[in-house]
Amino acid sequence: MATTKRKPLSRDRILAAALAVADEQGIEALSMRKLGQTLGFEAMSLYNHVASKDDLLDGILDLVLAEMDPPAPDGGLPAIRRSAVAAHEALRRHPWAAQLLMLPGHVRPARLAYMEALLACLRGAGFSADVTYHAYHVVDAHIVGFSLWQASHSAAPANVEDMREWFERMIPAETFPNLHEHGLQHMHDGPHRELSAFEFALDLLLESLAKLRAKTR
Amino acid sequence: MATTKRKPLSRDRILAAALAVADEQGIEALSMRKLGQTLGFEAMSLYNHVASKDDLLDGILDLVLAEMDPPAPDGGLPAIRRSAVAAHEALRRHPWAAQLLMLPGHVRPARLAYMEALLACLRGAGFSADVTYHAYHVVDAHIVGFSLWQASHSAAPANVEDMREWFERMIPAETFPNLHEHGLQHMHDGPHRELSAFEFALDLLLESLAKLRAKTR
DNA sequence: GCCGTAAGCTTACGGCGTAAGATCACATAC
DNA sequence: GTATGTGATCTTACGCCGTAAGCTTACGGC
Repeated sequence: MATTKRKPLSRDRILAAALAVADEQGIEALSMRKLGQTLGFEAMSLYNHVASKDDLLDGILDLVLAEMDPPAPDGGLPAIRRSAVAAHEALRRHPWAAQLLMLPGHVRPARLAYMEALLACLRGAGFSADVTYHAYHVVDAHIVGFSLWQASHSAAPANVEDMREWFERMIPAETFPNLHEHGLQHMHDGPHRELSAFEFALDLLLESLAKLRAKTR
Repeated sequence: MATTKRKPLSRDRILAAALAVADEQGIEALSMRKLGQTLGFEAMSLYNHVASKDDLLDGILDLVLAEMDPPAPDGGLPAIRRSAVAAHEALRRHPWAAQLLMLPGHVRPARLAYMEALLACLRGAGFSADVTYHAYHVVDAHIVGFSLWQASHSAAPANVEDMREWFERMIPAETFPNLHEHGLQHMHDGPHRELSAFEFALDLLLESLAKLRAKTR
């Protein structure tokens, strides 16, 4: 008989496959049984390399966190802006990751390191301990919160024509004039405006923060 | 035999019970079987009053949406601020609701009405169609996104002493000086500062938006 | 050859949402 | 009274899920 030797399992292979499934089919479609199947093994065999499903989720979350660059401590607000945009883009590439990040009990070392770097950068930028406390919430909430919000709004259009039909039926111009217009704006120039919404709001926040810092100096 | 007549089921009774379970034990603890049990009926009996679990989730989401007041069209930025704070407080009272709101396929009429009112209010406040497009994203993303972010951070401290122990072990002052300090700030004056974080960031955004409007006039 | 160990597989348990059909309570018609 | 119809409720079952427990297999060192 043909010795069709499968490449053996390993934590890295499992995590890579899990990340692919999550990216392509969504995090809710990621089950141990299905993951085993895509790898050509039984579900229970995965447990030789992964402690539990939570451990697996931690693993793929770490892969996403590795795509983010914490701000340099002495980079000031520009460094914060750069790193916020990078973090947001990582969370856009893997829309399920923000959800995972907000699950309790999944605080990863890389996440802690990011928080620490952001705080250090704020202090280095000249904010007092007191203002840093608030400014940190502002920036972190914007990065993660906006990504969470956005993930829900990019919910699988499936079919452009279906979406259009749904839109005209659910949001007629007569009853929702402004919302109808807003929807048209979204369709007319595609996702490139949506893309910059994160940075648009981020700049509003950073601008106000910079002003706040100037005042307390 | 004692005729211990149960009060019969009804959609309202089911929704009220479901909302209570979600508030007290979290949305993930809400199952049809458990819900039936708390009401004294079999799980399948609920389906006489509720089309599906999704329908039930829509129902309790509607209850939360009913706690929000859309901004008056002619109220300007102050009305937007008031309504944003009210919406955020509703989402804080029911932390699972923001998650539900972001699930695809759960767009509720009340949600559409809120979006429409927010857009109308922005136009009424003097923003151009173009700026309104972005400003809307800014405000809506802050309301929902911040609530989502916050819901994850208030994750069941369970035991204050355990939390403290976890904190000191995971975030020692030596390796995470700034994050350690930040954690202490959280503990020292409790949740009342956290409470205003939403409004702090909201005011930064609205301030910048007002400036933006002034410029384009 | 023997044996320990790790990797993989099988079976099973208790949970989930819910389809299908049986049963029961009760209002109305005769 | 009895018969009939109609809804509410319950029972059973199916196919998912995560994973505990135990079994089989492959292989390296003696």
